[in-house]
Amino acid sequence: MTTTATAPQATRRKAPEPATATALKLFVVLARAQRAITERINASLVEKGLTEAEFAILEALYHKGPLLLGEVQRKILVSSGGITFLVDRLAERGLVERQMCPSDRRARYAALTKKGEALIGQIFPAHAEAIREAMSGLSRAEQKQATELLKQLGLAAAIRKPAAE
Amino acid sequence: MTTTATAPQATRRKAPEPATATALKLFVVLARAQRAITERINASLVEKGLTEAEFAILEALYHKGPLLLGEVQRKILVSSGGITFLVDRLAERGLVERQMCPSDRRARYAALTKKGEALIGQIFPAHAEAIREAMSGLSRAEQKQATELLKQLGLAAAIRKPAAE
DNA sequence: TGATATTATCTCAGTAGTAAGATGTTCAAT
DNA sequence: ATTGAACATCTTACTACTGAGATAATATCA
Repeated sequence: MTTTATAPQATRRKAPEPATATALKLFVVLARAQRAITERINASLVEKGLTEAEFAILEALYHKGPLLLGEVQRKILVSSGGITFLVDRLAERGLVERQMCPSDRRARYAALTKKGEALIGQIFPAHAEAIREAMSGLSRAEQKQATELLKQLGLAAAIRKPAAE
Repeated sequence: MTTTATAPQATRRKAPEPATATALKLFVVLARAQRAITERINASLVEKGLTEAEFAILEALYHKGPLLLGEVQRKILVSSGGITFLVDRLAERGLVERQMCPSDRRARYAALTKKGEALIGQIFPAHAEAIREAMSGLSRAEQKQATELLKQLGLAAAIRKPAAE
């Protein structure tokens, strides 16, 4: 923590160091951009009667085939209670079913039913198109640039920060 | 784990167009980066007993002075019921108080109490520092570049999409 | 072989909000 | 003044989860 002892100005709140100001600005625009994007995307999901997490499960199973609940959980980043709850809800609607795992009796697969497969197969293209549209504020080259930067940012941030108490 | 390492199903989904694939990738890394960042930041807020929204209110009042509830609401992007609830909760803890608006009897100001001012004044610097650290996966120049791209992306996405369909 | 730790899922109480509509206030045009 | 639209906030019912702990199965190792 580099608290460089600059003379405290009693005027307005102490202005942060430039490096911190840059980071704060990025923090704000990152949050706003993500919110603006997901608000658009989720609006189209709500019309289909799916939450973001439900859609994410269907999509994961659609593209990867049956997955263990734990695998889905890690992929869509919900709690263990959450994945049970979500799969229950999708199962009640007949979109997903649990299957035994032959090699581990604790574990269960989640798999799309015919009905679930039909549903996600129908709405995924529109979802992808909505994302393409939502991102159209940037050219493709800019999108790739942003992707690289965000990948780097996200990976670094995901690493447990140095054990500085 | 060995689920027949061979082709799971021949149902390889139709690959999306390149432009859509680019947008999808950006969508994923944007969500992941934002999540990794806010998870770090929020962890430090939880230690202080504040949610993200509560902190955002305190910060807004700290930097702008008393604000009408509606102004705070629009600034931190919660529902009208949400802002009432949040200000109630902060008021119960003695961090914020409501004040009459002399020119409009419908409206109320939210203002920091001494206690609230002391709290936010104490934790804001650490918060800013946590953000600086969370962003340190990018150089300052890269952060500025990312900020520009995200600003452009966010602004475009926030505009109501053309009323086509 | 057990003893112990780990893992996978499930249960259930709790939480941080949202959505829709109610209430009281202001404003503009009669 | 009077009506009605627009507003600012509040109330209530609900929701989509989270977190902690329970249960059962598997892995590790003395």
